[in-house]
Amino acid sequence: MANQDYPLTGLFLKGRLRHAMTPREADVLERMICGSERFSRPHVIARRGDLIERSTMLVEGFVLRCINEGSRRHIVSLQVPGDFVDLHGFALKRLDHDVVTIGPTKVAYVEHEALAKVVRDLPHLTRLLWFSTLLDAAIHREWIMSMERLAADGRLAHLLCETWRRLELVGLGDRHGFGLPLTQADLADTCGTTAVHMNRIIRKMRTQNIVDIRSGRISVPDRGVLERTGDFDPAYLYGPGSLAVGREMDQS
Amino acid sequence: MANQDYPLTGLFLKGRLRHAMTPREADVLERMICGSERFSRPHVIARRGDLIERSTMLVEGFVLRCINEGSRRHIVSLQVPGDFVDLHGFALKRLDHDVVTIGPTKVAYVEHEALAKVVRDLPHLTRLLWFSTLLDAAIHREWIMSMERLAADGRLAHLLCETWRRLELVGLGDRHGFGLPLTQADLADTCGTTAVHMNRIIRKMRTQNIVDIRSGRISVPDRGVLERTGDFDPAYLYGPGSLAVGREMDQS
DNA sequence: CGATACGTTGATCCATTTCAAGATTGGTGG
DNA sequence: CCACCAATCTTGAAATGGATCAACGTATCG
Repeated sequence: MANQDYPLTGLFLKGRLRHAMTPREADVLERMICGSERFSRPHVIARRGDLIERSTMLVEGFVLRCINEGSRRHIVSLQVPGDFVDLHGFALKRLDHDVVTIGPTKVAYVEHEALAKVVRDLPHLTRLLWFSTLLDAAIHREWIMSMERLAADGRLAHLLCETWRRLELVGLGDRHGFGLPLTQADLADTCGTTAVHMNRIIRKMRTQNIVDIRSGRISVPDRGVLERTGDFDPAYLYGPGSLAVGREMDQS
Repeated sequence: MANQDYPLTGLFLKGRLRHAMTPREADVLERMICGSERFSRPHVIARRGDLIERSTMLVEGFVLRCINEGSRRHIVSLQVPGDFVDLHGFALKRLDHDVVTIGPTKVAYVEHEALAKVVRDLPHLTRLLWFSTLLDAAIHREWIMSMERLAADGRLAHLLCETWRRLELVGLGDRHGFGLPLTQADLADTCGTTAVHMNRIIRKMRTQNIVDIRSGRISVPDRGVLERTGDFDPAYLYGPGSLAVGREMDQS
């Protein structure tokens, strides 16, 4: 999985522009890590409004970005291993949302001071870091699209297709599905529906043989069917062969 | 409005981190412009999948970012003057959406080559540019939230509150409303509903004295009522007094 | 004057919310 | 090991929001 030489940052941009990263840049990135931590229970990495001074690389497991409004929680992003989950906090300084681990996770930290040095001295690596934050923005846009045009079953299918593909891009693929430690209520908060309705949708899709979701495991009998249900086109993930291009970024 | 010294880029980051920009950086930015153009009809600035080599600063008017799916169009972003509307194209190289002007507009162009020089030589300005792309991402997240939790009338109210506030941040405010050259169908594509339903919502809100929308003009009798309808909290816009902080970015 | 885009309206159907309650599961301490 | 608790999942019925189809009014512009 993660390269032996880069046990903590080896998945960063894997499947995207990692090939454009020089060994020296990869070394710099790995050495920037100032510590790592494991969590088995949900843990709040950063809270909305906090002034943050380090960013977090997700090494294993999943992280949610969410905004709590009174009694309701809204999930605006799901991060997978290799994601620099709050790198945007480096430029924003305060986050507009919470960052929370879910399921067993491992994270690594980078001081903003170290990132400032990169921006000062390593323009090409800076552009790669910038790219990774824009990838998140592209995913945000696709979620907006998904909400605008799809009903609840399509949104769920789209979310699952996206997550599966993102896991594959960093080498965590699985032929028949993947693990995802989200409850039905979590999925509802991600798809903008209620837990009750999500439950019915999940059951309907189970009987229709589109996808089977139970105890943190997503099983997909026929990927094409799931992708059609979610009207899924992975171009926006900037993986190989899509919008992310071969060599434009290689020299800087 | 736009500073005399910076007729094309004077609104960039105004109300946000423009105070953190040195006069020299402002000069560099203004001189990076390699041309400007006016449009009175809708004009496609960039198309999804195009390999782009320059980015566009919006000087006057409005720009939509949208994705067309078969016969349906989905608007994922609305840009106001001062926005560097496709700066993310500098790092992404290809866009996942179209960029289209709406109403009478004026835009200015910057070659990516010039941006690459900035990344190489001007780390502080680089961070400001990066920040501006992350501001867009924060707005994306708020749109996701809006779709997840609000019905059509709330979404419309939220969109109008946001746009109004963004215009004010760059000094284009107006006490009783603002101009916005979007048709009811455009608003529907932005709020993820149909033109028919948007029409009914608009009428309902008109009779309820929440907002009056006609011929490209948004009139708001009581701003508090509109903001409550859209459950609007402007913190995510990183304007003065919200998440965007005083001095953190001033030195770099 | 006719073309074309935009706004308005009604009727019907389906998706989704809401409220309320019960079943299942996993984990904890006695 | 069992009893219990809390979280999660499941189900039903009633009310609502929004989509859809179809039609008509109304600018505006060459």
